[in-house]
This record gives sequence, C-alpha cells and structure tokens, in this order.
Amino acid sequence: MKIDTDNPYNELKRVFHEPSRLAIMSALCAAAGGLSFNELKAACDLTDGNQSRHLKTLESAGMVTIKKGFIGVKPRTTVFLSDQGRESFLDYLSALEIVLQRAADAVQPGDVSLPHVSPAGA
Amino acid sequence: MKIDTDNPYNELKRVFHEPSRLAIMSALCAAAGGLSFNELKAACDLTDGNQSRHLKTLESAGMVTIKKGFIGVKPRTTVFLSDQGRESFLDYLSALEIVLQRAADAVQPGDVSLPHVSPAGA
DNA sequence: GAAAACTACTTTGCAATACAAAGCTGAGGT
DNA sequence: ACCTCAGCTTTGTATTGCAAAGTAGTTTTC
Repeated sequence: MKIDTDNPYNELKRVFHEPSRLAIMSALCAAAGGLSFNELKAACDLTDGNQSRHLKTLESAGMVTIKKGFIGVKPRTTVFLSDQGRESFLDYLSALEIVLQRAADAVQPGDVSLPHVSPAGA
Repeated sequence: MKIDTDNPYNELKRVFHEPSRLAIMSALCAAAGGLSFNELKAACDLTDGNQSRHLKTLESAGMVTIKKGFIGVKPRTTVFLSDQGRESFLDYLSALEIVLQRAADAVQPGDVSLPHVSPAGA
C-alpha cells in the first residue's frame, strides 16, 4: 500500500493507533509462535478486562487470530498475529514514521532535538 | 521529563495521540507566529467543526493559546503554541519515537524494513 | 466433603470524545 | 429588504477505552 505522504495522518488507522493495542501488536510481532493471554498481559502491562477487549477489537479487524484450548485442565488462550495484521501494521508504522519525522522537523527546523534511542532495551 | 522506556506506551498522552491534533500540533510547531483558523484548517485538512473542537481540547489542556480578534470587520482567530504545549509535545514525540523504534525492531529483528523517509516534503 | 479462594478469562456500565450536521452572527451584495 | 457567504460554535449520535463486576471450572482448606 502506498502511503499518502501529503496526509499521513489519515493513514493512522485507529485499530492500531491506541497505546494498548500498539503494545499488543509490537509484542506479537516479536513472537512468531504466538503468545498466551498471560504472557501478553505481562508484556503489555494490561488488566485482564482491557486486554480481552482489545484482543476482540483486533480479532474483529482481522489483525490477530485467537486460539482457545486447554493445557491439561487449564484453559489456554493463545494469540497470533495474522498475515494481514502484520502487513497492515507495517503500513501503520510507515505512516507513523512519516508523521514523527514531520513533527520533529517542525519542532526545530534544522535541528532535530529528539535524542535517538537505541534499540528497545526491554 | 524522563520517559519511562519500560512503558513508553503510558507516555502517549491522549491529548496529542489523535491524528487531527497531531497534525495541528505539528503545524503550530513550525509556525512561530501562530496560525489563523483557516490557515490551520488548510494545513490539517480539517472541517470547521472538528478543528474548533480539537482546538478547544488543546486549549483546555493548556497546549495552545487562542486569540480572537478582528481584521477589519472580519473575525480572526489565531492559534499559538504555548510554552507548555511545546514542551509536552516534545515529550510525546520522544515517547512516540521509542514506541516506533521498538515496533520496528519487533517486526523484523535485525532488519528494519521501514523505509527511511526524507524530511517532510510538504 | 463443603466452603472458600484462585485462575483465566468475559461482560457490563459509565464517562469521554470524535465526527458530522446544523446553527449562529455579522458583512456584503443586489 | 432579502439572500448569501465567511468564520466560526454548538448539538447530537455513535464509538469505545476503561474499571469493576461476573462467570466457570479447579484447587485448597478445614
């Protein structure tokens, strides 16, 4: 998909443009084998209720796949990134990068005052 | 303000984390002398109603200052970035950069597939 | 072996709010 | 006098983020 560089703000899809869901998507992107409900909860620091709701939102949008099963006697919900989810998320990130770049330029033209962070240390 | 790199998602303040308001803040950052209601509208591609509401939100949060006057007989609303607004926005952008970096790393560890954009071409 | 507590979620309810459409106010045109 | 237009503001609706309460099955406690 081509990003509209004139209006990258339009490309900031709401399904991703939400701190909690951004965290969920990032965590899932790094976990090829999916993550359990609790692993995800720990990674994103969410409450059960909120995570449940956000997962449902992401699932309805086709961005993640949810598999419910049992480990022994305990229920086990596992969440996977869907192919479409990964693709759409990449588009979102591209748009976000353009927006960020533009903002950084606007803040102090000729002198980007944002410190460059090193790769996520978590 | 120190950014919580463990949970940068918490630093994504809602007052900025909204495409339209992001656009407004970016536009204002680049305009030291403020922007008129209509200039801003053109820059952000917003409808009158939405812009009015977003400006009120930003003003309530103390992020912008709004000055209403007249040019000849016509009303002229001018919007300025407040000092606190600039500062808070910078914090927001820092958090956003961390989030983006982390997501990019998660998507394809060892190979950032996001194309690097050149400074805003607008 | 019944009751209480725990795990792993889901549902409900409320408050916030994004957006569009309608409204308002004064100025100019005819 | 009436219409229209510019420059905003207000209203109404539908969405939704979040916390708290609820559900179902399991294990522990006494």
